[in-house]
Formats: sequence, C-alpha cells, structure tokens
Amino acid sequence: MKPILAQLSAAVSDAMRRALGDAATGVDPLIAPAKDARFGDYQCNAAMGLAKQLGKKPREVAEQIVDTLDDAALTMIEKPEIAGPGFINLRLRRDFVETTLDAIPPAAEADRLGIETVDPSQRQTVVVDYSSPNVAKSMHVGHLRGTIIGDTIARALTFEGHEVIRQNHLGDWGTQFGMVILGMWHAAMAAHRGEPPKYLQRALGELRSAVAAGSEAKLAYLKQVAVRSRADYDADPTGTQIFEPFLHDCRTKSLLDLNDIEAGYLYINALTKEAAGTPYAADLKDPKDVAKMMQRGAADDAQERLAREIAIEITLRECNRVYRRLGVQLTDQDVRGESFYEPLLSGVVEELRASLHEYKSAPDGTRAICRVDQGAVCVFLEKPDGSPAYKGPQGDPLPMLVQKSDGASLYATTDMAGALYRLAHAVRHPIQLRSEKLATALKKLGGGLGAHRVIYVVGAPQKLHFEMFFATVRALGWTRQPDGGEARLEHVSFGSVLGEDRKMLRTRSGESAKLADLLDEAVERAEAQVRSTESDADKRRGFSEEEIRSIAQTVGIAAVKYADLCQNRNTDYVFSWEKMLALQGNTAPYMLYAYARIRSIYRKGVESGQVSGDLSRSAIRLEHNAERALALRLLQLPETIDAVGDTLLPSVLCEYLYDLAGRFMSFYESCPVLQCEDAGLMASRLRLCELTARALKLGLGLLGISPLERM
RNA sequence: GCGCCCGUAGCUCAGCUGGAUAGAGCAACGGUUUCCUAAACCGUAGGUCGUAGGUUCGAAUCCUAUCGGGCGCGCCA
Repeated sequence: MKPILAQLSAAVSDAMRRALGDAATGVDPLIAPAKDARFGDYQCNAAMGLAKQLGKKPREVAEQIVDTLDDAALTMIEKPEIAGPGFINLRLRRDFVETTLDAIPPAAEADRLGIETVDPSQRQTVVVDYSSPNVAKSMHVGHLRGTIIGDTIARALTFEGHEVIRQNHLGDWGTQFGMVILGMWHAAMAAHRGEPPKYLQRALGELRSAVAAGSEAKLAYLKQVAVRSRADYDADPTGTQIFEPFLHDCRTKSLLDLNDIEAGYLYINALTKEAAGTPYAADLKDPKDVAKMMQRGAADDAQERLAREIAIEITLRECNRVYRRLGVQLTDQDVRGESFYEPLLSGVVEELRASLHEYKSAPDGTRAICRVDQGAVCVFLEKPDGSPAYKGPQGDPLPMLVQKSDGASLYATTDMAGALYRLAHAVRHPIQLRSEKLATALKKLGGGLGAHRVIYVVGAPQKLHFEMFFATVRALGWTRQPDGGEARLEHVSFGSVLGEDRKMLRTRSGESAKLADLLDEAVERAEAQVRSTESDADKRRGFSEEEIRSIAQTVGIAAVKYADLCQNRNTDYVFSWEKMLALQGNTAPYMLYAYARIRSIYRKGVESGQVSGDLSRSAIRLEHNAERALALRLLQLPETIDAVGDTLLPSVLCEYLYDLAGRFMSFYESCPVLQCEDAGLMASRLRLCELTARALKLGLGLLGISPLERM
C-alpha cells in the first residue's frame, strides 16, 4: 500500500509539467484531502497560483491540467471536476479503491498492511532523545509527555524504515548528584549508629519541622547534625570503614530504595540551603565538593563513583517498571546519561576555545565566538549583522556558558558533547576537531553514532537553550555532512500537564504527582468503570475477575497515554480523568471499543461458520457510502504515518485513528455484516472489518497501545 | 525590558506549508435497541476565530500593532 497523496501528487505534477511546461515544473501540486466529501476525496489547489504567475485565468489553467492527466492517472481517479475559483476536485475511482485494498497482503507477524518502508537511499540514522529522568527522583507527571511522545516518534520513524537510536539522557551528573551521594553517606552513618531503616525520610521530616518551628529550633537542629556529622566523618575519614561497606551492602541487600535516595537528595538540598551562612555550614560537607571530586576523576573518589552507580541502578529499576507499564520501549541499553559524556567534557571546552577563537557562521548566518567572560567560558551568538542573537534582562548579550568560573562544566557542555557523539561517525561522518584531547576521547567512545537527524524531546521551557545550543553546533560545522547536506537538529518541545484547576498537576497532598501513582489511579478508575457495566444486567458481558483486571489495566494506561498523545504537544493540556476515560470522543476507550466490536463480529462469524479461511479471496465491494468512506480512510494510513515522521506530532495519528474509528462506527450502524443477505457483500464487509482492525492495531501500536479482543 | 508559546462554540480542544459553507467531544435539546458489544449511532442548536490595521483573487492560517494568559532570559538542569 503506497501513500495515495504521493501518487496523486506525482500524477498531477506530471500533468502540470506537460500542460504548462517549465513554468509548472517542480511546482508543488498542492494536493490535500478534500474538506468536504462533496468536493471529492482530494483537491488540487495549484491552479490559482499558477494562473496568476502565467497571467491566465485560473479555471483555464485547471482545465489544461485536467485535460493533460494521463491514462495512468485516470485509473486512479475519475475525470476531475473544476469548481469555484479553480479548485480541481479529485475523486478516487471506486475500482481503484477496491483493488488497492484487495491487494493488501494478509496479516502477518509485525503486520504493516503492505505499507512499504522508505527507499534505502532515503534511510536515515535518527537519534531520538527522550524521557530523561533524573537519578534519585521518581518519575512524575512531568516526565509522562516526553516519554510517550518520544516513544511514539521513535516507533513511527522505525516503522518508516529508518534506523532509530533511542537515547535516554539520564540526569546523573552535576551538583545535584553530589547531594544524592551525601544523602547516601548520611544513610550509611545512620545505619552504622543502629538507626532503623528509612532514616533519610525521618531526617527530612525533622529538618522541615525544625525549620517550620522558627530560627532557634532550626539552628539547634543544624548544630546537632553538624556535630554528629563531624564525629561521623572523623570516625571514618577515608570512607573505607563505614561508607564503602554500606555501599556494597546496598547492592546485595537492597538497603535503599528510590524513595530513600530521593529523600536523601531533598534532605541534603534543604540542609545545605538552611546551613548556608550559619557557623555549621563548615562541618557539613558541601555537595559541590562531592560533585567536583567526581569530575576530577581521581582514584580516591572511588566511593563517590560507586555511590553514583548504585543510585543509578536503583533509579533505573524504578524507571524500567514505569516504562514497561506504559509500553515504552526504552531499556538500559538506551541509557546514555550525562555521565556518559564525562570523558568528552574538557575536550569540548578546549575545542570550543580553539575552534571558535574566531567567528564562525552557521548556515543561517548566525555566527558564534567563544571567549572567557567573568571567568566563565562562553559562546556568544550574533546575528549576521553583528548584533547579539540573544539578550539578557538588561539588554546585554546573553551567551551560552560551557564552563563555570570555578571550572565545572554545565549542561550545555554535556549537550555539546552529546551532539558531537550523536552526529559524528568514524566512517560516515568524520568531524575534524582541533582538540586532540577531544578527538581521542571520542574515538574511545567508538567514534559516534553518525545521525542524520537528532530529535530532542524536551519540554518547552528549554526552548531558548536548544536554540543557542543548536546554533553553536551548526556554527562549528558539526552538522555538515560529507555529501554537503546538513544533519537536522530538532527540539520537539511540549507543554506542561495541568490539573483541572489549570495549575501544574499535583496530588492531593500537594506534591508533584508521581507517575506510578497516576497510573495506579487510572487503572483503578478503569476497573470501577468495567465493574459498573458488569453489574448492569443489560450490559454485562460476563467477564471473569481476571479479565476485568486485565481490561482495566489496558484501558487505564491507554487512556492516560492517549489523552496526552492526542493533544497537540505544543500547548499545555488539562488533565481530566473524566474526559480520558470517556467512551465517546477522541479517547483510548473509544478506539479500543471500536476494535473490540470488530473482533466480536469475527468471533460471532466464526461460531456460526460464516467466517472461513478463504475470505481474502473474495473481492471488496464498496456499495454503501459508509463502506466507501471507511475504505478511503484506510488508504490514508501510509500518508498519515509519514506525516507523523515529518511533523513529529503524534496527535496527527490520533486524529486519524479517531476518524477511522468513527467511520467504522457509522459503517457498523448502517451496514450489517453477518446479517447481510448477499454472500459476496458479506465477505467484502468482513474484509473491511478485518482491514480496519488491522489499521487500528497498527496505529495504536505506534502509540504503544495494544488493543483488546473484548471489553 | 527583550524573546518564545498561546488566545477558535458555555467548557476542553482540532484546524494554522493561505483555499470553497471554521470542525470534534462534553454540556443542552430531540431521535434510534425483535438486528453483529447502546460504554454506541443519528440529528438540532450554539462562532464578528482576542482586537485593529495590512498583504492577497481568497486570511482562523502570513505581516504589523495592540490587549489578555503562560513560559524563558550567565555560572541549576
């Protein structure tokens, strides 16, 4: 099955060239699906523009195009009509629709309804960077969108035939990480003192109440912690007596879980903040020191490194649980956390200083220069006319910082390193580097991924950062391909999830809602819904307990995912249980219901012997309007998937599926299948049902949703 | 102050490479069940597309201004 839109475009384009000569060569035929069925199935809007250019009447141009359509085109479409100011209305021939559907091969493993993959010459290596949870923080609703949008994009591009490399940019670096490790140190010392488990949660609670009780209580608390910390530190100054054994035990005995290390992070964060400026700050280790220690890469920082590894393991275990529930395809193999790029960081700074010592320009004319400002290594970006491309609040040029004045690297540094790693390739895309150090480090990492396209699925607030970061990468020339093309860097930004009060979604307790809890609630609500229909004698399907739970799982998770994916990702969206679990409207339950209805027809047909194996040999006959409308939509699946790969908007696919399901529902109401008197027509309708089910399954599959046989 | 995103039916949102009479769902009103899952379907009503200019044969869509909301703007990520 080939995209109809592309076939029509090719046919009309061809006619335009023959009818109008050079003037129309290479001009977009502007084929679009017709908005109103009365105008046919597709329309060509090119005649008006061309007429103006040629100084002719639009309808005349349209006529010329129509008259020049060749026989091949006329096997697809009826003789087109010209309407209005010069629209060419294209109506697919019934036999063309029928034979195209007839030609779809039978369902196979990894069914793709005969949709072809891209031509090998068009195949790209695409990096999709998404999800990016942080170590020591359980995933919250803020991670939901990026995770499922990225996963859908990755699936769609894979389906198209591209080589997709998923990258989970785990937040496992920086000062915050020092806090996590310090938290673990406190836990180790507490365990050594014989404190019961969950020490960090209690400590966090104590600190918070002390702060709430006023400055006197706070200082008393800080003093106590400082004195104890000093003693703890003196008892084990090298960390080898208490801390290190504790870390090893973490692995073997699961002493800490994600909640513990998250509490540790929060505790140290608050502790550092509250202690700042008090006499006790000195006795509390500074998280920044720990972070810096790791960055030095010295051998005696082994404990910090071990602690980091353990924290990462604990975090990923939890993330993987969520991914599996969500049907997200990320695994540990895809994790390339910030720390992965550590070996490249100093080389990146060196490279920037060497390579951007003088101005360099990106293809769009933006120019970049790297210099030290206020002790920090900065990349300044300027428009072609020399004015700053970005400004700060005082109107002063806003640079992108790649190294802090204290020598530490920043997230822009990591991103630069990541871009290099993703774009470069030892063979396909060698990048000339001035920094020998960087070249060597890159080689050690395998030389890079050689991506033609790098997609960053990250929230909208980081838009500015990505603009600056992309501009810098382009100015360096890292995107320039050996064949002269440019690799694409794309920021797929998305808005926030809001509660029904239009504020950031929070749980009843006021915390940012944990993703796992959200999914639990979704399943609970879905289950309540199923039970409620099951308790109604007229509607009952007679599900077993196990079936009810399984249906609730699928419906609940699918509802959450679909509600998010069907929304245009650019805007914030209001989270509503009621809406997402509704059986009407653009929701997962509606789509799943449509699928279940089709499967039900099949089961009934098999029971009664009306459905037998040789169905695929009977021809499709489109007699009823509802049949035709459904069939036409089925043909549009390939172009819809291409549109998703193009726009990176999963909502485009949802829109399609909703419309397809809606057309099936109409067909279902007006075209009896198993009751159909005409055996040939019944077979045709069964095939339409079958194709619709397969299209729904395929489309939902790209969203990471598997359909239900019954619901 | 500057930049980005958004403003479409009472509510939640589609539509925005300019194209014909601006679409869904919810809410409101009316209809459909001896018939394959009524958790459904069909219909009615509801709009100066924030406002004002401009470009164009044609603007919700592009440009300018303006109002309203959100976000961002050097050593966090």
